Order: sequence, then C-alpha cells, then structure tokens
Amino acid sequence: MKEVRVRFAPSPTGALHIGGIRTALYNYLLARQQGGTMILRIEDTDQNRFVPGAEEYILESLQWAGIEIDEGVSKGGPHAPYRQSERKPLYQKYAQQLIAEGNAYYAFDTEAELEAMRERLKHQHSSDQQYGSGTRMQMKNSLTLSASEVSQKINAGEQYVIRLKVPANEEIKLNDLIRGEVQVNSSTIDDKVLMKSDGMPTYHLANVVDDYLMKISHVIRGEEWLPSAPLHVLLYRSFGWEKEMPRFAHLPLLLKADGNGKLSKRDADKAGFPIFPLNWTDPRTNEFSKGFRESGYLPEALLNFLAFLGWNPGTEQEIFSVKELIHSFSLERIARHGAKFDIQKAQWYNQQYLKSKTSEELTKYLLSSLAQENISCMPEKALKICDAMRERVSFPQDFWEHGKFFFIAPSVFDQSVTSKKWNSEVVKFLDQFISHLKTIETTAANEIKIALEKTSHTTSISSGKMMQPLRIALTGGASGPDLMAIIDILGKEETIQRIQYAITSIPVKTT
RNA sequence: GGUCCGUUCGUCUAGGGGUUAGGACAUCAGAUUUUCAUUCUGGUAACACGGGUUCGAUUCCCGUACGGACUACCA
Repeated sequence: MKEVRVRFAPSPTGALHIGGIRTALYNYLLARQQGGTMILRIEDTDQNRFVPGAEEYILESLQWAGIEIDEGVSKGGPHAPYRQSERKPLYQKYAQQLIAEGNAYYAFDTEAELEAMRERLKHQHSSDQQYGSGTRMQMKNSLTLSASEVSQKINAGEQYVIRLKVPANEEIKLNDLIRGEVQVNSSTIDDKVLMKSDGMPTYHLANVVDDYLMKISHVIRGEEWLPSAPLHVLLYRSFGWEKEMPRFAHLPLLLKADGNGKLSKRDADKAGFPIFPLNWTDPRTNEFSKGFRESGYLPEALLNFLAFLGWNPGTEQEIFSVKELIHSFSLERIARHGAKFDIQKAQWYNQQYLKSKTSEELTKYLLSSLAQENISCMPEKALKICDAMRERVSFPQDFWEHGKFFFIAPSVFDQSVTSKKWNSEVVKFLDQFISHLKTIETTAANEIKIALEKTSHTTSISSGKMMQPLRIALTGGASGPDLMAIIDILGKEETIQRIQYAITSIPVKTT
C-alpha cells in the first residue's frame, strides 16, 4: 500500500471553525495510525478574503488541540512552499499544459456577459444553466475566437480566465471511502475556472495540483466538497494523473443543535457556546468570539467529543484518549449523515476528563484563577479545596467560581433558605456550636462532629436540621462540598467569625 | 430550479432480513449523602412514509416526503 500522506488545508479567511478541527483530527488520526504524514497547507488563493492573523490562529488552534503537523506551513518539508500564494507560478505552468493538450481554454467573457448568459438560459427554462459543453461555443473564448484574436487580446492586456474543457455526456465515477460509489454525468459539470484573471488559481486547480505534487494519498474533507469531487477526478484525468489520484473521504457536516442547517457562529452565539477553538476578534468587524480553550474545555475532551461526532468504534466505549483514537480509528466507520452539535455532551466529556485528573493537577487550575484575582493561597490549602470540590466541577474555572467562599466570606446569604430555616433554634444552636468549637484542638472531621454532637446534646436540637443553616452561614449558599471539609479548610477562627457574622446579620424568622 | 448526499430514542449512535432494536448524553424516579454534585438502580423515549422483493423487512429495491451540501474569477 501507498504511503499515507494526508493534508489539512484551511484557508486563512477568519477563525478556524470547530468543524475544521474535526476534519484536521480525522486526517491526523489516519496519519498517525498508518505511520503516515500529516501536512498543513494554507489555501490562500483568494486575496480578497485574506484575513490577517488567521493563519497564526489556525496554527495555534492545532497546537492547542494537540494535532501535530509533520510537514507544511510553520514546519517546512520536501514540498515547500506550503502556502499556495507562494506556489503561484506552478499553477500557471500546469494550466498551460492543460491548454496545450486541449483540455482547457482561455475565456474573455466579462462579468456582465456571464450574467447575461445565465439570464438568457434561465428564461429559456433550460435545465443547463452553466458555462459548459452546451454553451461554451456561444461565448467569448479561445474555442470561438481565432488564435490570432486570442493572442491579440492577451497581448493587449485584456483580462482572461482559464477554464477546464469538460467533456459532454460522460459518466464520472468516484469511489468515496465513506459514501461508496458516486456517479455524475459530466454534462452537469460546468467549465470551472481554473485560473482567475488575477493570475491566481482557483481552489480546484490548486488543490489537485498540490495534492498530486505533495503525493497526497487520502483527501479527507467536508461534505461540501462532494459536488465538486467529480470535477477533481476529471482534472486528474486531464493531467494524466489518474493512477496517482488520492482516495477521497467526504465527511458528514456538523449541524446546528436545534432546527436544521449547518452549524454556524450565529447559532452557537444564541445557544451560548463557542464555535471557535480559541478566542478570536475579527479584525474587520472587531467582533469578539470566545473560544473553547478560554471557556475551559480541555483539548483531549474536545477531541474525544469531536471524534465521536460522526465516528464511533462500534464498541460501547465512549472515553478515548488520543492514543486510543489513533488505534481504533477507521474511515470506514465514519457516518454518512450530518451530526447535530450537542454542547451538553461536550460538557459531559469535559467533566469526565477533569475528574480523571489527580487533585494535584487540578490545583493548578485553582491557583491560576487565584493568581488572576490576586489572591494568594498555600498549595496545601488549594489541594484540600480541589479535593473537596473535584466531584462537582465541569470546567477548570469552576474551582474558583464555585469555591470563592473559601477565600471571601459571604456577605449575602441565600434568602430562599434563610427565610424558611433561619429561626431562633438555629441561632441558639450555632451560638452553642461556637462555644464547643472553641474547645476542640483541631478542625479534623471527627473533632467537628464531636462538637456538633455536643451542641446537639446541650441544646436538644438535632444536628441534621442545622447543617443547612450552618452551610449558609459559612458559604452563603445552599449547596457545595462536604461541610466538615469546608470547616477544616476555613479553620477554627474563620469558621467562628463567619457564624458570628451570620447570626448578627441574618434576620430571624419568627414562628 | 438543477446536481449530489442523507434519514434508528430529544441528541450522538450500535445493529442489521426473524432482536425484549443495544449503549451514551439529556430527562424523569428511587437509593446513598449534612446540601449540591458524584456514584448506583430503574423508567420514559427511535427504525420518516408508501409501494415492492420475501414465509418474514427497521434492515434489500423503487418511489415520495423531509433535511443537507453544491450550483462564484470563495474556499
């Protein structure tokens, strides 16, 4: 079997869409599994859509996700350059070859003329409304013009494009690794522009030429390319590269979670989840978008989630490390239908990956949040906090978000609880509890429990009922980690102070 | 409009001519717990429709419907 060489080929027109990460991932998994090569090629043949910073963004996103590039932009390699704009002369050469062999031709039609053609065909209710075998002889091109007219126009600097001469009525077959055989009649394919009037190639030409030159073995890309795949087959044939033609695998699209259609930034914004891997500010509009990274998604969790959007191993295992993904992945097991993007599952994956970390690892997250808040904390204390909270976090920032009370004494108390439960009994109990607390040596759980029992005994109030008010006094909220652990972490003095403050500031419910 | 692709619980999906149609997320209920969460147990919930083929079809074929992609000198 041929050496596996795959490429991820985004264009730098903005932030990389999360679907792009999945495409890159599938390419990467195949490359790694087969001991092949992962190539990054930048498809920047549209100068109008170039966005500054987009290429760097792509690079950083892949790096964050852990998708390593073996060859390509930022990395170099035997087929450099890997930026299509830097390969410009190459495409010109191949386009000329096509013309010389009669497989392509010059076209001089203006935009207005093209528009007029489409209008005309539309009015005739022609099923064939394209620049192709049925219409090309009515247009202004090197097929209808004499050779001298053509060279005269070119020498005069008139704008032209180069179009592929698509044969009429031929069945073009394509064996897609995911969809099986796809057959299209060549008459439904138009004479696609190969070289634009600015001298740049279109995607179609650049993509085929580069995949050939870079010895790509598998083209793994989104389903939006499926309709033009037969055209690409035709190009390989025109070049005489059929034997070297890569295998195709067209991936199902990522769809929006509710309703129908392709997942878009708008939908993600509306539902309040990211769609880009990293934070991104569009330089044209200054619009800011939050990334998965900054939202607290772990790259390995995101990759696991993404891998399962359209692929599954056929077993009931759901948690796969990248290593396991590499081992189990296969193009044959990729689904044919689009997958709705369900952020809840992504959150679940994140939680699973977070929970699998050691408390020491988790401590780093808390410490970094604290650093941002300018709060200092001994590592031992941070460790205790993370230990107490690890079962109830989904994101790294949750340690701080849900654990602020460890550092900041509550000033407001959850009224839905205090209004119902904060009665004179509570005050009596907590008051007594303080005295008993003062007598204990340490704040170890068993000692606190003893203090609690003593309080219960001297007040004749069951301690069970008092736990919720105690929690309110210490944290301000009605839920959170184990109370004994909280008291232990807070320490005796702080605990007493907080209870005292609660007693003086929470209004007592009468009867 | 044309071309192409698709359709199993709300979602991601397994399965495949005869199954109680399996799992996971979400959801609901119960258990555990000082609360929440975790964990455990259980529940609700799906083969788009119509024709064939067949003893039998969710599975194969054909239609229809619905959805999607493409239809640029964008990728």
